[in-house]
Amino acid sequence: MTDKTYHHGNLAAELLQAAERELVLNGIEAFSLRAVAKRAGVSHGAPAYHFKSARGLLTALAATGYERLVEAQKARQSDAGSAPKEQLIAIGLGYLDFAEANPDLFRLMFSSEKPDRGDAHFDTAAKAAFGKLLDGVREVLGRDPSAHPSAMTQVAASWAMVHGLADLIISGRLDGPLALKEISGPDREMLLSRILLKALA
Amino acid sequence: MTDKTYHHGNLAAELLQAAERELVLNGIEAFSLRAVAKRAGVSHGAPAYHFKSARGLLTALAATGYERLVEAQKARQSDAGSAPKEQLIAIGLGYLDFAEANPDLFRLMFSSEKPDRGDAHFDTAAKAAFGKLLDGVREVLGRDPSAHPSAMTQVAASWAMVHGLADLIISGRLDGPLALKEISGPDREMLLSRILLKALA
DNA sequence: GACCTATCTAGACGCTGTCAAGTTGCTTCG
DNA sequence: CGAAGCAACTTGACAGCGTCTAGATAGGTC
Repeated sequence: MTDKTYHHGNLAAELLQAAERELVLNGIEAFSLRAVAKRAGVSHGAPAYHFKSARGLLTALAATGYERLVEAQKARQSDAGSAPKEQLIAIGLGYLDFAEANPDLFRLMFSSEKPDRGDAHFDTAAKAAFGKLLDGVREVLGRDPSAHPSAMTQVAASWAMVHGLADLIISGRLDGPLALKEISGPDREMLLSRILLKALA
Repeated sequence: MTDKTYHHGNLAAELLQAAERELVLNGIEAFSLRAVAKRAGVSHGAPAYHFKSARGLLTALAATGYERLVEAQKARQSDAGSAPKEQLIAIGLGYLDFAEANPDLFRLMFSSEKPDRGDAHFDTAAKAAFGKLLDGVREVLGRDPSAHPSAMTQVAASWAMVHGLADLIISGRLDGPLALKEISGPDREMLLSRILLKALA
């Protein structure tokens, strides 16, 4: 790795890694492109060659975020039963897993204007993540939400519930009311599942 | 208004107003304290006297946001029927009203680390907004969520649903799936109410 | 009329992202 | 085998940012 040549080959990937580390350490609002460059051991101007701007770097980072979100969902699905409802809950729990494990990245993906949503890679990855939810609801309802407005309402409800839950959790706003920090394991999963299930009425 | 004297008396209030205008025009991520000062017609150092830092100004602004959020909820409540469920839905619709009318302020209040959540004014205002939701759920369930964990779960579910819906709407993420921009009036209210109601199952 | 204090100005500091120009080293071609 | 060309990076400059400090100004009070 990190060969010390002038052209070291995979700087783009290393910058993404450094950027995420910075995101975790300093949060999205104190994010600095120069700090990322320093962390990667290159000059402050280097990132611009691979990602045109700070916006470009963050867009690429967010795109990888969506891909990893889908992975988290898949992981939950393979641990869950095959019943459609169980699978949909698993998709939701994967969403929560990802948000809790990567709160700043999650914020970057969903609550920031910094990424360029028109970017092709970003769009593709984001659509794939949305597709996961779509699939889950389709299996539960037995029809394609894309073709049935009422089913699409169900998708919106599911998304809103899981997304709102994720957002409230990572901002710590449920710590008081739910004391979510103090329960873990099956109890916690059960509680979250029960809340998610409400959206499927 | 804007008397041209050296001490013009209510600069703090004017700065808050200017800050909100800047927030609306440039978004939260491009927010600049110096631009606020310029807009208010004072030097770039003036805001520091009234609000110690940019963080202080944004904290104060967010606090007023919570107060206005409660106002939006009250407005919906007085237009709604007196049945507990109708009242709770009204609280939710008020939440959505506020978010849609003030998307950047909403983001500042809920999805930003810039405001100091330890600030007394901020905390009081935020707690009051949360209290609105608490009241609504108590009336529906007939018992105090603060004393009953299962009722508090209901509060969390309601909050997650309305908050997630708000966040997805203002980020435009439901435009595709729900085509929310193309429906309005009673149709729209009905759709949103139906989704909110799911959280109360 | 002199002082006092609240309020605001003005300048400096180190940081930021972006841009233009220069440098480096690999590759390919004559 | 050497020169040309190009991709990958460095360097320095620029304007704008938030914050700090010192100074100016005005209103009110003795």
